[in-house]
Amino acid sequence: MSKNVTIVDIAKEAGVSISTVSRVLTGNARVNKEKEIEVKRVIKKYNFKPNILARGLINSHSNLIGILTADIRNPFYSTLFVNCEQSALEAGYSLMLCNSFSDRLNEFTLIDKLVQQKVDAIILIGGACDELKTDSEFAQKITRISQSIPVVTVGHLSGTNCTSILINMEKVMNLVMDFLTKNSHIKKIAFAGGSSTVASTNTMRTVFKKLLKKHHLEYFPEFDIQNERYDEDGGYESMNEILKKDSHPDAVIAVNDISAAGIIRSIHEHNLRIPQDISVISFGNTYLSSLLNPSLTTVGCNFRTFGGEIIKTALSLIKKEPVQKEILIEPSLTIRNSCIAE
Amino acid sequence: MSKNVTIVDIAKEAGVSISTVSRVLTGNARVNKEKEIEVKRVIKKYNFKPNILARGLINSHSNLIGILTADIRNPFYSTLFVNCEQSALEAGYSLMLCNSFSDRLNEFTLIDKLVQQKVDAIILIGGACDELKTDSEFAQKITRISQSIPVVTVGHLSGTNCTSILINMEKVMNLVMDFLTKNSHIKKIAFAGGSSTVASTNTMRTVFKKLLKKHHLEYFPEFDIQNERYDEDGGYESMNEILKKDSHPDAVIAVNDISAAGIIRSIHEHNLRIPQDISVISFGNTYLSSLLNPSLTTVGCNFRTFGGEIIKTALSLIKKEPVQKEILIEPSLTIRNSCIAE
DNA sequence: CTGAAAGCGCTAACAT
DNA sequence: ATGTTAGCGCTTTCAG
Repeated sequence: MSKNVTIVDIAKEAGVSISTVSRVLTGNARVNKEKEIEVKRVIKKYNFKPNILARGLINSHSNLIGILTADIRNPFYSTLFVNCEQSALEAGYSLMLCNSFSDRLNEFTLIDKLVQQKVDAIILIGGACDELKTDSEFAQKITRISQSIPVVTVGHLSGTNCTSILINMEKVMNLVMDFLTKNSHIKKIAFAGGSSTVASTNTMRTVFKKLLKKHHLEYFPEFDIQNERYDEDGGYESMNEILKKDSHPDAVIAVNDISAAGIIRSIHEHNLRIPQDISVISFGNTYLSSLLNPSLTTVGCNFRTFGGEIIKTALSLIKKEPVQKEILIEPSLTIRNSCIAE
Repeated sequence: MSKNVTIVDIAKEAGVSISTVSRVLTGNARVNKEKEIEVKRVIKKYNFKPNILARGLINSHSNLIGILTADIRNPFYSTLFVNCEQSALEAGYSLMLCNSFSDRLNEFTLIDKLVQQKVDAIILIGGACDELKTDSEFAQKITRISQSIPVVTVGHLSGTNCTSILINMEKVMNLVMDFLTKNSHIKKIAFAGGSSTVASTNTMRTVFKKLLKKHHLEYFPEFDIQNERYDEDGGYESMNEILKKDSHPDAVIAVNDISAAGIIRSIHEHNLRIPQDISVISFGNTYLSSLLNPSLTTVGCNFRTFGGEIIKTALSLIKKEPVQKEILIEPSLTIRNSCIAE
C-alpha cells in the first residue's frame, strides 16, 4: 500500500510551491517556462495524476457523467451507451451507468445516487422519460435537480424544460410506410406491440394511421395490437393475437428489434413464411437485426451520431453554453431480408 | 443554481455541532437520542446527502466500483453487469463502466481513468484477462495497482495474484458432451469458432478432445475451426469452413450465443435443418438463446449468482477481509430447440 | 510570475 | 455524549 504521491511531493521535488504545480496542472495561469518543464518532468517521473476528489471538492466537479437507462441489456441502449462513452472519453469524462428497469422507485433512488455522486451531468434514456404522461412528482424532482446539474433526456420529459434529444419518429414511420407501400402486394398492414402510454410508440401509431389514409389503405383495428412489454414475449403475444383471425396481414410493423424476434417466432409457429407470406419491418437497427433469421429490414439511427449528439449537448450544458432545447436525430432505412421484394 | 446545503447548515438548524451531525450520518459513535432525532428531521427536511467527494477525500473512498468489460453490447456482459449492479447497489456502491473493445491501448487508458477516479475496487471482465498468454506489461500494471486498489478478474490474469472468479469450463464441456453423446445418432461433433489464445476457449477445446476420446468418438481436425472473432461473423465463417467438406457433422459446439447465430445462418444457407440435420449447442445462456430461431440449447451460469459473487468478493477485498484466491462458478444446461431429441 | 494562505465539505482524533 | 480542531489534496484569491 504505497503512499500516494500528491501535489506536495511534486512541488518539493521540483523545488517550487504547490501553487506553481497546480498552475501547470490546470493551465489556468502563466508559469515560467523552465519551471514548467521541470514540474512536468517530475509529474511524468511519478506518473502523478491529481486527485479528482480533491479537485472536485473545490469546483463541485466529478468528471463523471451519469447515465440512467431503462435496461442496458437492450441492444439499443447498450449500443447507444458505447457511443456515448466514446464521445465522453474524448472529452475527458467517464460514465457512471445505472439501470432503472423502468421501475419508478429505482428511478428516484438512482437519480439521487447520481446527484450524490456529484456527476457533472445526467443523461436520462428511456424509462420515465419516454412516457406520454410524465409522473409529475418525477418531473418536479428533475426540474429541481436540473437547476444545479444539467439534465439531458433522450425522449421527452414533459413538465420539465430539460434539453431533449429525440428521434424523429414521424420520419421513422414515413420511411417504414413509404417502403411498405412501394410494394403493391402489401395491402393489409399490422402494428404489433408497444403501448400508447409510451410517447414514441404513440407517435408511431398516430402517424401510422395517418399514413394508411394517405396511401388509401384500410385500417384494421384487429391488426393493431398494443402490449406493455417491449421484449420478445411482448412481440410474440401481440403477433399471436393478430394471427388469431382467419386472414393474416401482408406486413407487420414491430416497435423494436427485440419484439420483432417474438413476432418472427409467432409467424413461424403459425406455419407462415417471412417474407413470402408476411413481411416484417422493425425500428432500431441494432445488431439484432442482422442476427435474427430472417435478418430484419429496419429503420434506425446512426448510433455514432446519436451518442455524439447526446454527449455534445451535455458538455455544452456543463460549460453553460447555449444549446437547442430539442435536437432531432434523423433515421434511415436499412433493407435486409424480412420484407418481400417488389 | 441554489446553494448546496451542507453539514454546517444542518448543524446550525438542528442546534448542534457539525460533529454531531457527522456522527448521526456515519453512525460511528453514540449520540443523544433526542438530538439524533432532531438532526435526522432536518436532514430529511432538506433531503440532505453528504458530499461523497468530501467524504472520499478523507478516506480515499469514492463509493464507486469500476468495471472494465470488453464490450457491454455483448449480452453476456450486459447481463452480468446488471446483476453486478444490483448487488453493488444493495451494498451502497455504484458502478462506473468502461468498455475496452479488447483494445490493448484502451485497457491501459481506462484502467488509469478508474484509478484516477479513485474507485474503491476494479473489476476486470473479459479482454486482457482472458488471454492465455497475458501481456506482461499489463500484468505488471495491474499488480502495481492492486497494491492500493482491490482488483477482481473475471477470467484469469496470469502474472498477477488478483482474486479471480472463473466459470468452471471443464464442467461446461462435460455438460455439453454428456448431453450430445447421450444421443446415439450423434457421432461427428464439430467445434466452431473461438481462438486458442483465449484461456477459456482453450480449456473448452482441450476438454473437448479429451472427452471425445472418453466417449470413443473420432476427432476430425476439419471440424475443429478456430476464429479470432467471437461475433456473428466469426461463427458464420467457421461454420462455412466446416460445411465445405462433403459430409457434415451431426452436432456443432459454439463458443458463445452470438457466434451461434452465425452458425445457424451458415447451416440454413447450406440448406440443412437444425436440429434434424445438425444439432447446435452453445455456451452462454444469454437472452439471445431464446431469441434465436431455433432457440438454443446452451450451457450457462446463473447470472444472479455470478454477479453476486463478483461483487461480494470485491466488497470483501475492500473491507480487507480474507477471500479465496479463486472462485469457481458452476454452470448448468438449459435445453431448448437446437439439439435433436433422442 | 510566484508563494502563502484560505477553504471546498467532511471525518476523526482530541479535549472536554 | 458533544464541541473544537486538524487535516484529506487540491484550486484560487491575495500579496508581493
